[in-house]
Amino acid sequence: MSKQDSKNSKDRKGAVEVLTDINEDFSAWYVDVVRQAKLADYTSLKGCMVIRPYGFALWENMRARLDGRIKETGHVNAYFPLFIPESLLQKEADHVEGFAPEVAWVTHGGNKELEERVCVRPTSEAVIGSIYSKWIQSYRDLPLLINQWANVVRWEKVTRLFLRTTEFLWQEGHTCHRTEQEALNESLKMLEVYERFYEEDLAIPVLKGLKSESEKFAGARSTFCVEALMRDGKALQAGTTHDLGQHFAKVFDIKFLDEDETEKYVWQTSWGVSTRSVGALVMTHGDARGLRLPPKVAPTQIVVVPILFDKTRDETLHYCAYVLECLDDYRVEFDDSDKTPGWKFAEAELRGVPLRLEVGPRDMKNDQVTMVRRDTGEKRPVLVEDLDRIVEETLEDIQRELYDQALAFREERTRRVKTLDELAAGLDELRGLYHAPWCGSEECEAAVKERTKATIRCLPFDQPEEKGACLACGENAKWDAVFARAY
RNA sequence: CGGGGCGUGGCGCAGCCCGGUAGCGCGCCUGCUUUGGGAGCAGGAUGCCGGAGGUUCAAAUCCUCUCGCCCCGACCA
Repeated sequence: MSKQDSKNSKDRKGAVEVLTDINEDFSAWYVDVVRQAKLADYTSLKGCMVIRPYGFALWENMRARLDGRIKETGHVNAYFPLFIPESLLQKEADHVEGFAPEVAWVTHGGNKELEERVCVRPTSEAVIGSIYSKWIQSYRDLPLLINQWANVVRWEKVTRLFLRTTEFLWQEGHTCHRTEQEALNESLKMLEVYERFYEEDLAIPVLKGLKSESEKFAGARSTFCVEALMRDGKALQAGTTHDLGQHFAKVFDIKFLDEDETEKYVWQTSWGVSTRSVGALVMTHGDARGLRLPPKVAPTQIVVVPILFDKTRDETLHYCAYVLECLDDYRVEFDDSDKTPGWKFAEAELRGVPLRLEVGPRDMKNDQVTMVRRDTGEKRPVLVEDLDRIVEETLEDIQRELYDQALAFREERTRRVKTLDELAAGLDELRGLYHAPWCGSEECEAAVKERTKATIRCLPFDQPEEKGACLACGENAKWDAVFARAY
């Protein structure tokens, strides 16, 4: 069914802009939600979107949470330049090769052609590595734990709002360590930070694991990831951490004099989470009515809608002012625009505001407000004297409920298969995460992709004792791998 | 980058086949009446028909090129 058909088939009366039915066309629904909820908009340049105030407020809340977690684990923020001279980028062959197809190049400064092309960073390993070599001399300079919040550019062929844009915002951590073990620990520690960020702040359950060789970061020794399952059954790489080994250290000459008076290369890590996480939020919690935002990051946690009648208008507004005073601790929006209540309800639901308080004459008479949850739709009266307590409890409950729903959905969509046939049949029937034994060879990985379009999303940290026979070749499996179609 | 679909007031669409004064619904503005799930009536404004070329007396409509969006395949946060 086309986007137009599914939109026209909706018969909500007086609808202004109707969301595409989430079950008919998930992609169209996603674009509708992002645009109608005013998270982002297109610009005239392909792949370059505007993050609108509401979307940016959401990102700011997410960023604040993640930033706090990064700082709690001992990292500090800094800012490195957007531009990288070509010669610097060229130093690391695998790295360049990995990013070459998507690098944007600056060839002119004003009217004058540059002697050396300048790259717009697709990621900052190269610039940062070259600087670190100047900063590090002694083991006493280690570990070096720096994070930056920045924009990066990857010239993608296929772009999608938040999920894959030409320019995107992210944080990238770049650390140097004295030992191999310490660097490995760091990359695992940051993976856990990401896991907690997703699960506790965004209410998105994630699966932690190792990337296969073919999926790992260009230039890394190992890439670890957190993967999330979207409501259409496709997986989304939500964050990655890389154990870089000494690869970049050797290329950029990042050496230190150790306690034993010998010169050694540092062991590095890097890790990032991007604005793609906003897309994950939309596609994990959204429903037929629009967004559902977790209270911890929702720009507006509570919307208060006055129900105004001519005779009681002033009293109601006065009563609302009193109600608002009780909500000082929350991000509250008071919608006293002259839209009708029904309009405001629908709008708040579209924008995913976790709690709505309706305040009208009936409530006023009973010293109460009418509280409506976005996640469950539950509507109930709450006495104003209990409001602060009930709101706090309910917001916590919504945060938990969203997580529980997402987790239940993922569990429903997680299956175990033994053979390629079973995987193909399973994916045809229901998209989701499929555990299967894998021998570890790239040939088998490619064969699976060829046949099913599914890729190895990760090799989960929890591995079974008995792994069985590889789904593709039948040899002894090295891994229990998770396959899925992915964004 | 290949295959398919789509670009027409802010939004959703009709008109295109078969060239001849650009339409509908919603939104927007003004006024009045309204307001507990997307209000009613009356009046009003808003279009380089995605962009550039071409064919023609005449192009939203035909032809060529281009840009963008969506979907399906090859590459990636």
